[in-house]
Amino acid sequence: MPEFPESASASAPTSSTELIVRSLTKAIVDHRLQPGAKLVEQKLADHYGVSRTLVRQALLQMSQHQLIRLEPARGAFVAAPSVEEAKQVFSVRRMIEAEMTREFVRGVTPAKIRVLRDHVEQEQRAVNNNDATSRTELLGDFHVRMAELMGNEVLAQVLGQLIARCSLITLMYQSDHAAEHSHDEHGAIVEALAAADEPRAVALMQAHLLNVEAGLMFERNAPSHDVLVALS
Amino acid sequence: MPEFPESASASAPTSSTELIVRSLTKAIVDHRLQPGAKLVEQKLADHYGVSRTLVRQALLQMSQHQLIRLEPARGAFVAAPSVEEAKQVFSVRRMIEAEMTREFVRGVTPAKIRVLRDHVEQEQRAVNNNDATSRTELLGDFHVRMAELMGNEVLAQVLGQLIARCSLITLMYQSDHAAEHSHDEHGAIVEALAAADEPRAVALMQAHLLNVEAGLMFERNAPSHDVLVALS
DNA sequence: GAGGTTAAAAGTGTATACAGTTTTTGATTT
DNA sequence: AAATCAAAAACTGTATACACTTTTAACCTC
Repeated sequence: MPEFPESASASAPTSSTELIVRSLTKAIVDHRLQPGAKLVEQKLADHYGVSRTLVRQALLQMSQHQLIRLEPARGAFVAAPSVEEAKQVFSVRRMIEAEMTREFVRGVTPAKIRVLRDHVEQEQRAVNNNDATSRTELLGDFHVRMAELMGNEVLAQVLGQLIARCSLITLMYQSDHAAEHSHDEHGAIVEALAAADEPRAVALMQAHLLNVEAGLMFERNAPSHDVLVALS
Repeated sequence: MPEFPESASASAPTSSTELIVRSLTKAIVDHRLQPGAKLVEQKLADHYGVSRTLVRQALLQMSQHQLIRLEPARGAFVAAPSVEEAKQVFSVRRMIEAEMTREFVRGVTPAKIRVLRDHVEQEQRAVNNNDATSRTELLGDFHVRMAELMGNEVLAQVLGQLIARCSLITLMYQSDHAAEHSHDEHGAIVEALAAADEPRAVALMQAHLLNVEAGLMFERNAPSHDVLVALS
């Protein structure tokens, strides 16, 4: 029997394909599946107790999110973003999030600040517990949360996709130390937002994203173990 | 026999599914397929001379691009973006393109300006010929072209997706007059870029996007004719 | 033993089959 | 004639079948 260990921060996990996408995405972001690992359709199908049809749908979707690479007639592989690609993703994030921060300040309310403070507290717990998995997830979600609070679903969606790519990049390249640093910076950003200090908030956000990017050690570590173990 | 009337500004149209996606996307963006029209899998399969499998793959992809809506057990329908969604898409575009313009100025070269001037000239021709289809396509491509010239593929890809959604919105809501206006503004932006006048370029770009959004007449016109005729 | 050749095995790509759902149609009732 | 209901048709969702490609393994040659 398949298990679906999703925490599902977002909407209803309705369709079967959707569940597979989430399960695999989580496995990749938690780096239980190493970049470069091959995903064999039949094995996944057996594991989830469905036919290859649904697995293929899931893989197709994930390839569009750039979480896996689909090589014609050769199969699906967990994506291994290049350093160049990583830099481009961060560059786009900086563009979006600088402006996003500006607009956030314009529409800031105490309720929104409360949500962000809560979130940063959650991060704190994950950092204390040394829980790398939910830490990475929460660090990414902070930015999506901001987008959601602005009431712009399209923004949240676009940013969410970029951040999923970043998760993969981060987990490939980021040190533990850098993660803690990220959390501190989130706190500082929230305080600037609370003070409605636009220039400061924007500057902190830009610095934060540059720091995250700079904190990545651009070298790879290779091992690639059995796919089925990683999903169990 | 299927026809594939793509101009394919982008990369190689390799796979069969890809061809279907492009053909359908073009049909939607050219509004030969009205928003809300139902897309029946078997009919499309017959038209393209393939099985439903490939059509389903294509539809799945397009639903991720928000060009069609997939209703469970009911089928695929050409998307009909709401006014609210349209505004959000434009809001995100403004965020991205304001910063993009700033960075473009920083890395501007005569060669890049030449490419943009050429592009604007092409637009001119489409406007003169009253060719609504390629006009809309070119007006969108201007922005993607800028992203490409910056050498950031991720940016070009993200923006390209947003603009595809805008095309649908534009074609639903935009008047002919507004399109001409757009073209003029592109010209002005290029000149500001050529002069490396950052504040002016950014201001023009922001004004341009606001104008496009403001120029949309937010009311619908309904007719929905036969799907197969639209693709032939 | 290294390199190359070929047959088997494993895997992907596409078509087809079939079950379940929605839509349409036509008869029946009021 | 409008509303209601049932059966038929049309359509989607998932599984399976099969052709073709890639990978693996065994065998032969030098």
